[in-house]
Amino acid sequence: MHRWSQLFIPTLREAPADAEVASHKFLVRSGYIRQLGAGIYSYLFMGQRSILKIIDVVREEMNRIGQEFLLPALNPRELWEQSGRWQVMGENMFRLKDRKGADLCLGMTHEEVMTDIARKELRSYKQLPQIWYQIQNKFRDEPRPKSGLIRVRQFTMKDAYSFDIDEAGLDVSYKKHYETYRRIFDRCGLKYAVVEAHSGAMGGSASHEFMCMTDAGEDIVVSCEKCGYAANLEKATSQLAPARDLPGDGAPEEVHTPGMKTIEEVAKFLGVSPTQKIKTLALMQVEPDKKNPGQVKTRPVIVLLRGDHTLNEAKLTSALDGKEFRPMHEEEIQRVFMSPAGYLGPVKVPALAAGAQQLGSVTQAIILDALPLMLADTALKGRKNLVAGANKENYHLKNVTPLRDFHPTEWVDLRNVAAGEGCPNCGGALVVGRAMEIGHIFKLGYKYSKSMGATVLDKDGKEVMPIMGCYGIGVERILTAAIEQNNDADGFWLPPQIAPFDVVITPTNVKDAAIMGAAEGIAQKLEGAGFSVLLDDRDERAGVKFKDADLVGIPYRINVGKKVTEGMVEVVSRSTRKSEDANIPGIETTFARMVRP
RNA sequence: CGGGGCGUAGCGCAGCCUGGUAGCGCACCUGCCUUGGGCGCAGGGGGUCACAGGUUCAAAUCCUGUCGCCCCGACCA
Repeated sequence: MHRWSQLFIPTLREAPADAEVASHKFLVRSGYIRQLGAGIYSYLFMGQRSILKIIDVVREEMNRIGQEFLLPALNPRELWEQSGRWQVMGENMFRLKDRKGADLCLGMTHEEVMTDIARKELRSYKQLPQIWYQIQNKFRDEPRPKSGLIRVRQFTMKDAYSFDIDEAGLDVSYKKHYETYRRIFDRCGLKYAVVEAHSGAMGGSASHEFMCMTDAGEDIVVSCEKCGYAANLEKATSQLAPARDLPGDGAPEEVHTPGMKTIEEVAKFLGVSPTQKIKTLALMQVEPDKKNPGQVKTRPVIVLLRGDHTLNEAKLTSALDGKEFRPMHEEEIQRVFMSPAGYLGPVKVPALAAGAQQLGSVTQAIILDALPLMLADTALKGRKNLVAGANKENYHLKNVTPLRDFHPTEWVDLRNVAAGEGCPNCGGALVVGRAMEIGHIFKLGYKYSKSMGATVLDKDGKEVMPIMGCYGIGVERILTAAIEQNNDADGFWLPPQIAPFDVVITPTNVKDAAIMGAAEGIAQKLEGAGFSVLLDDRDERAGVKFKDADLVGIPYRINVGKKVTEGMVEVVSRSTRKSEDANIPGIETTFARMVRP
């Protein structure tokens, strides 16, 4: 049993001015954490207790499928050179030198060290599969730490790595993690969605993100409540209600649209819907020039979307094979379109033809390489008689029909899915909401086995590379997500599994021997029944203690007050705020029944 | 990195324009009082005004620079 009067739980009436999100405010106010620097936090008694409870859950579930290691945070440069990530990680990696001048870094993740162990130790397929995990501090020099514990530079991660002999084996290891993660997050009482994520640069491999639905999150998730479909906005697709085309078979025809630049203005002026318009975006692809180091190579990219749609930049980046882009400058637009911005359209614009890149000589390839790319969103496919810019000041074109009047280099899905559109699986209305990533599982394939040279002998005595997976959980994010999902004006409540205490016992007057005696007795009995108990034995007014109890995340409170003379106390649930009287004799069984029905 | 904001007591803030004494609420300490929702009264402690340089008889206040922190955009558990 813990006595509040002897603990350090520095609660605050007011939140620090720079805290924005609920979890940050309450973590500080409840005395869970204190800030040391940007994205660097100390966990005090209550915070650490909760983190340890979360780790207990994670460890218990992980131990069912894997083996716990603990790897050093301090890593030598050479290891990271071998995987190529000494360069790739760039500014995000904390780097330091030892006294001899050798380069070291603080681990951001541990594929390198795990693979190093694997390559030194694993010899035979008979040793596979292996699942190795650890719960350890990670260091990332984030460009912008924010929102309390949500985005920090040092944090606790459960990271796991699997080694299998073949893809079928990896599938099994991956599935084990998927299920384990579900159990962990369920036990932590979180509302979350599992979404398919970017398969990333490694190609072909599966990846799922576990996303907690909360406005404090930094990602946007599209989900269907009907069938359970969920996807990151960067990947989400939808069924669109069919758009009506304008009638007729006419050729493109200029119309005077004086001073009208926006989709809305033009649509209104011409009496058409934005869905009958083409939105033309002029972007410039930018990549490092291989021939002239330090220089950049640019290439215009024309993006066509339906008038009411918006561009998803991540989708475009994927369509450009990961290359970056920026809006075109005014003079670049002038050069490519021979038109002022605001009147751009796809007709008679030079662009690389579909499939043109594959054929032709080297000289042709160089010429083709400079032509603008024209990427059209699939929502425009099969449409006709659209309205688009005429590439001429104050004019638009009517009757623009794709594949007759212009020929995109490629049709791609580029648009943002919007709320209310049809679920791609079942047609149900899609919901768009913010979410925070709490876990990520990933089929790595052979990336590290290959770059770092890990091999084992297979059944036939042939040297083969083990296939890997990696799996991460942000421990602090479980805490922040739980707070974001469970708070009100007075504080927050955590599920008992991850709360620092199961119950706080609040004697209303510590100087009243009957009350205090009863409180002590109840605390003992509950401890005996396996609950973790915080006895608020401080000589404070009841109001102060109630306020603190409401603040600090403990799911249940037992008020011990005047009713002790009748042998009664009140059991209050923090989440529902419902209070129930209970007899003191047998309180441990009554409480157990209320808490674990 | 680009853009914006803020650094005065543990927390929340005022003072700064118009230079001269550092102030308020909460928290903290002592005493009394009170004891079911941050109670009341009285007394008290605590500040190199982020740092450095400059202007001035005199700088929290004006000028310059540096650092730190927060927020908005490109990355991630």
